[in-house]
Amino acid sequence: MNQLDATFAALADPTRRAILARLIQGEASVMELAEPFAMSQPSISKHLKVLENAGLISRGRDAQRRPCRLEAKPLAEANDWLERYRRIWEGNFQRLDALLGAMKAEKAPDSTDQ
Amino acid sequence: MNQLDATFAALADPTRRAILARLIQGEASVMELAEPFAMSQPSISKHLKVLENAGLISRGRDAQRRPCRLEAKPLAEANDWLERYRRIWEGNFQRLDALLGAMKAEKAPDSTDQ
DNA sequence: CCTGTATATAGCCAATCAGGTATATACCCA
DNA sequence: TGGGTATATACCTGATTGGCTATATACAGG
Repeated sequence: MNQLDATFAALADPTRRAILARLIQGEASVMELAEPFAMSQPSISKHLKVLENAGLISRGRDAQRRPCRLEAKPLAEANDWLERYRRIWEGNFQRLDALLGAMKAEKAPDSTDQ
Repeated sequence: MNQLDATFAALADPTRRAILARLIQGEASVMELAEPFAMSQPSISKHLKVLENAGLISRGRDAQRRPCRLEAKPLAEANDWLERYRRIWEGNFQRLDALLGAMKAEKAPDSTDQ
């Protein structure tokens, strides 16, 4: 599994996204992260492991706590990937991309349905 | 499964990301999309269904072909979510963000770039 | 109508996932 | 040393995933 796979897979779960959102505010222990969720502590630990394996968090040591901290760099890579589509979702999709890439314009310039 | 879940889950697979990348160049049939992959046609159809359910592609009808076209709007939503983390991965992380909470990013006044 | 082509569906399988409970480990403090 | 707290690990389960093959459907053209 490459980095992008791991990043997007980690982000596909709302609990994990909420954990990351919480970590914007700074480090937090597992207990603190678990508190908002109706979910067992081991399940949260599992989510944290997914995030850690994806490189989205790192963990420290503070007595028996293992505080989690956000590592946002992989998100930058995901963002870069998405940026390729920006001109399309912003509606500025001109055939520029097609012209610059491998041009296969077999379709009429006006696509009918949708 | 909400929209963001579906979007990120769809993006977590490299075959599906490659399909989306191909569709930047314009519509393509299932056969055309399948061609670069060492994978059966039904498997590609399954991937397309995932993308369609996530709202990332839509399909037309052209005789027996079901051409796929990119629908990038859900990617904008994913991008918005990621943008909340930009200042962190860019190293400008100041506590200010935490205090302001996770606000929906209002576009900066310059908004020039594109 | 028959055939070929494009695509979808059904059913199978192994792997992974997301949750749970029970238990182990690690560390602090009295 | 022993108890309490924080976290991780092991194991179970049902659902989902991603691939396959075989088959069904939809359509075009002779």
